[in-house]
Amino acid sequence: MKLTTRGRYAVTAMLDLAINGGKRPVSLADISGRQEISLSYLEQLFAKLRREELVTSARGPGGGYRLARSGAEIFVAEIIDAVDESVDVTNCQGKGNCHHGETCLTHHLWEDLSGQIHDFLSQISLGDLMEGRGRRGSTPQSDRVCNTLS
Amino acid sequence: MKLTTRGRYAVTAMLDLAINGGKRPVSLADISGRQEISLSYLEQLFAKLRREELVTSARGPGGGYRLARSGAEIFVAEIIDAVDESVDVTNCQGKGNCHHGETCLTHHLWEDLSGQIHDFLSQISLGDLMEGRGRRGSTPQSDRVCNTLS
DNA sequence: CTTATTCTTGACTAAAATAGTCGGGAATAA
DNA sequence: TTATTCCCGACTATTTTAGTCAAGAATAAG
Repeated sequence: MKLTTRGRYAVTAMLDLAINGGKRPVSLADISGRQEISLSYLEQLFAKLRREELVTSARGPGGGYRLARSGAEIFVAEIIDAVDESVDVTNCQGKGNCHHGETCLTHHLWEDLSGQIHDFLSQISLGDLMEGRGRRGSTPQSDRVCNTLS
Repeated sequence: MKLTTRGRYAVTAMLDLAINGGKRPVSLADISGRQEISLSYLEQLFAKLRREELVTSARGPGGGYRLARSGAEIFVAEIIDAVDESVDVTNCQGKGNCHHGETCLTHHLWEDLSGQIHDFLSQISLGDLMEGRGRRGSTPQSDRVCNTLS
């Protein structure tokens, strides 16, 4: 799991789509204007988002993109995964062939942490963000049951 | 909040320090050897970690670095913040002067999400990672009370 | 005191990733 | 028929990351 400006752009664009997308599809030109992201760059991002079936497209006048599912069913982790191809974080390529030293131990710990962040972002949907459930101070899915994440 | 390879290196190095640092300080040369991170790059990272008072240093033979506090009191978010200077994610520089369009709305939503990730990482300590509490499937601080983050 | 070790600092460089550009093309609604 | 919009690939500039180099200061050990 990585968290770069590219992922931020993708989440921002998808949020824009969730907010502004009603009956009619939303053109990239519109998103580009509102979010100040270059049109061609958006095209690259949406090519990936479409490949991962997070959006559907319609060509021609009045065309544009739509969310492939409802905002409640699209999770932040999916968006980031779609545009940020993941990296191999181990320096033994997961072969477990670093016999000496603690190399693999810490790498393993990092991988676990990384997985945990991923799981966390897998629970926050575009719908959650729009409804304020993505706000700091509340946890996704449940505000009352789990208040250990202040 | 950003999550880059630089942050991963820093967390990995700090984990190495937590694991291998007993009575004696640990030299960067040792960490470099075990984690396969270039010595000079580690020097840059540790300069920042020292500035943020996450580690203390000792020069001369037998010298090296120590955690400034116990592993239980050093949190992943602190480490990442120390080495990854944060970026301004708004395109209105937080001035709130983008009157037209939804620009600030989505940016605000992103900021909230970013803050939430930060809060999340502020609860995972080096100690947690070492004790397996950083493993996927468990949540920091509390494994039983809050099981909504599966 | 001398020396080897280790941190400290700053400037520099190479490589990779990111962000953006450009041009042509295909589908399609008006 | 035409303007709009997605689609695609190649290309480029910029920024960030990762690593190098060199000089210097502190200090433990001999």
